[in-house]
Amino acid sequence: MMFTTKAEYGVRLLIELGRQGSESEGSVVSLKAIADAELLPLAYLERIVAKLKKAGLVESTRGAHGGYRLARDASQIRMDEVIIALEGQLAPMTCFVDEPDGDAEPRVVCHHNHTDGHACATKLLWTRVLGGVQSSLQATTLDELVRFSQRADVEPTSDAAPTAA
Amino acid sequence: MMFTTKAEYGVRLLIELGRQGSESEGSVVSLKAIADAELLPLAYLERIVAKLKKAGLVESTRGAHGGYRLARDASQIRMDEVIIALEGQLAPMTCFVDEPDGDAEPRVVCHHNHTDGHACATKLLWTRVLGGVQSSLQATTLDELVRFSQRADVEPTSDAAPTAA
DNA sequence: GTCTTTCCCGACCTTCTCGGTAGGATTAGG
DNA sequence: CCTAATCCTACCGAGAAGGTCGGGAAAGAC
Repeated sequence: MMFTTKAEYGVRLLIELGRQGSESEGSVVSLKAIADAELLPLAYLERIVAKLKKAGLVESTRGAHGGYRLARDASQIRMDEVIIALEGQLAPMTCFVDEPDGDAEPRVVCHHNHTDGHACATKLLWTRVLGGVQSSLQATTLDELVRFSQRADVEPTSDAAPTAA
Repeated sequence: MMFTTKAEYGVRLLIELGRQGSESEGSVVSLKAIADAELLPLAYLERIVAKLKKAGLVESTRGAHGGYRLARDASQIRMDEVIIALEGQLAPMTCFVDEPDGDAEPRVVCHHNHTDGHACATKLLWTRVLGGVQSSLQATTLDELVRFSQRADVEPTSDAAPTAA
């Protein structure tokens, strides 16, 4: 398996926030409400949302009637940023270190060009896998997921199942 | 991180075998030789190669001067098959179960359509990620990696780096 | 017919992360 | 001041990752 429940819960949390809209609308959602809606442990969600806040993806209001809201519009939140915030560096293998200098190139660095001359050929493979993951994450925005959840929510049988779409 | 060292070591092992050719050439390589060449623990490699054998990717000859060889030509070995043999089911999240009926479609099944109506919207995200990983693995064959390793091995400085070739 | 080299196989062991809990401190509304 | 919420740090059990150990069993070498 590739991702932990931090990613799963964190994304579900963001989707719940996305249903309420972003900063412009002012309404905040308490973690308790999200924990109840998604059947997730509150104390664990606290640690997850802290990562999202540190990454600047959500904002918080403390005190009574406080809660969280999206820091930007859901259409401006791409999933690669979310997953990195939740899981840390995105790398298919331990020896891969992604240095965040440029933004377009992956810039993977493998450091066990072991003893004799030849570098590890697995580098080619992991680079491709990383590319596949990154592109699929970058291509997905939060509001896509929000809309997907609302479609599945409101009318589960209305339109034809878009499996091949 | 996404894959374990089983995948890393197993792929390196296959590359070593790929350097010697497949069944047609008859030459086998002992695990000891591979362990020495790649600086990997022999006892651990034994358990890894057992998975590859069970998956029908390598063949073995026992006894003195025995060893392993590829069961098919390296160009016929795709990395998705290799990784599944080494790591087990390929799934980005615990709740994803890939049932091996058809071969073309991913066929992911998420089973926590929790309590009230709406299904988890993360399904859309994980499906895309899985697709990205699968396509990048399917697009890579073992002999690509073998040739990549030989290029890096024999002449690290001779000809201009054929990155775009 | 041993001997030795290899593959084969299961039990064990250590370390680390995952997933989660406990218990508080801080801030704000009523 | 009391309550509802965010914040913060420490702790903890289970399970997997990564690897070791020891003993087979086959098949060629001598």
